[in-house]
Amino acid sequence: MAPPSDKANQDGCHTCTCRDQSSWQVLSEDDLERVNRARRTRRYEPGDTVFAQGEADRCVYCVKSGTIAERRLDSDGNSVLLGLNYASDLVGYRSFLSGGTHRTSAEAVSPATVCVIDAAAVGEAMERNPELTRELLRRSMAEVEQAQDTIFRSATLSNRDRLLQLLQELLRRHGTMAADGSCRIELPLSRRDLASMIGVRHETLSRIIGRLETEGMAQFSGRHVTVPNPRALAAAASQPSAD
Amino acid sequence: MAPPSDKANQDGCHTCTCRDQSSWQVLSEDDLERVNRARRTRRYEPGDTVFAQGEADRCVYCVKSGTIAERRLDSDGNSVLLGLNYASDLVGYRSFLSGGTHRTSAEAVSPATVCVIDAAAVGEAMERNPELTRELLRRSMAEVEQAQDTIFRSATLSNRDRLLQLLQELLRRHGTMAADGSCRIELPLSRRDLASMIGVRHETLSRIIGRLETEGMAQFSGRHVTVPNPRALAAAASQPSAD
DNA sequence: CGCCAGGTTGATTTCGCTCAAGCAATGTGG
DNA sequence: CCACATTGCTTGAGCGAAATCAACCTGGCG
Repeated sequence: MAPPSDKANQDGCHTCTCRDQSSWQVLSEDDLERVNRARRTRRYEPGDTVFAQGEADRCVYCVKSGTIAERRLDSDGNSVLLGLNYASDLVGYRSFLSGGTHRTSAEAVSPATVCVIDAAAVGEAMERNPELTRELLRRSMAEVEQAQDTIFRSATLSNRDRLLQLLQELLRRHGTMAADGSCRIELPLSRRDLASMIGVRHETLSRIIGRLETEGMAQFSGRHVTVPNPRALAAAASQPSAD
Repeated sequence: MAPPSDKANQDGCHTCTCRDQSSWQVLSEDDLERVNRARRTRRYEPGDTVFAQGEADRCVYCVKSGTIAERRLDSDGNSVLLGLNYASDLVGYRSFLSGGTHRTSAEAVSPATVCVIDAAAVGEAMERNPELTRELLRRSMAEVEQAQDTIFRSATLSNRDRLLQLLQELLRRHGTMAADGSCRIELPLSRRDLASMIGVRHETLSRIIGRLETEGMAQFSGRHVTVPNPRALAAAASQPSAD
């Protein structure tokens, strides 16, 4: 399983493991090669910063593997984790296109490989191939929808239900199904970050977790979580703003 | 002041009052004319629906004047006002580009004129002029940033401070400065919608308003608000997530 | 071994939600 | 034109939930 991935690491975009899901799939071989040459692959360990809020770099970050968190800070020391990015996601492209500084910081929350791409090359690829711009637009709109979902949920759901929603999402991305139908996750996040994602203090999160455990919804042990009945969790968590 | 505007109303995009701010400014005369022909101008009264959540129309809506609110509903009857759109803003373009249904509904909250543009024509304009796609991308990214701001504030600020932030924003868009330095607004929104924007029950909003009145921060009378000292409000509201 | 960061737990207070009543403005039918 | 319902808003009382402050674990790590 490892060998082909390692080879892909060497060969760049053309043989990238996430070529078919990445934004670059819309490019011609020729344009892909130009992007490929403007690219360098970097390895990040958990906690490493990919870029920092307030910085103004001229790069776009394409996640090849691992999990990258986007965080916003303020001058009072508040920190909110706005979302997670996975393989084939593009990070930090906003500041490049708007010309400003990064309004969030990005950091690895698992071992990750990320391709750092020179923004100028991406700009040229967009000029050369308008479909790439459309692709970025699609991604950006998807981000709007996701953010609006979050806003809607934070206005309508209880803290407990928001945690269930978040758990379900983490389950989807990080969970592994066991033979007996239960599900296990290794959370990529600290309690504090989890708490910030649902907008509560970390003490409150502890108590909500305690409640879920006595309810039998999930068992927490450090960052390891087991959900005995994922269906029940999904049912309890689902208010997807239908109608 | 009125005559030129009325004339503009007749003449379409070329002489539109918001031509220089709209997304169409990037188009050539020729392309602008194509969009213009695919356009019809509609008048909305407060409460009128521009498009409804769940609908799948093939149109893009360009606000010429007035205020258009974007709302999300769920099956439990919850309603959240996600944001307001003003002259030169584009609404409803997400579903056209993603091909799906509207995930929000849009309604006028003031008398408004909106141009309803055939999506196919916009699609063609994008093919013909890639700069238009970039422009939509810029707008979409701005929406992401705004949504992330909202998420961050709802996770870090008190309900009172979120109301102050909202008031300040409404002041900016709808306020008129008086000679003595005070500021008056005619709110375009009901209490319920205001409450949903900051994520509290409407009863709670009433009480927060009461507190602000006793503090002398603002005086509320129905939808009419006067802020004696806008500077003080701005100072109290400002935690713009710097650094 | 002691320190420290991250996490849990407890006690207390504050705050927001719920349910319920009251009120003003608006609209409707007799 | 008035009785009456309706809608949107305010106010109150009680309760439950979350924030706050603080103590105390626990597992690394120097």
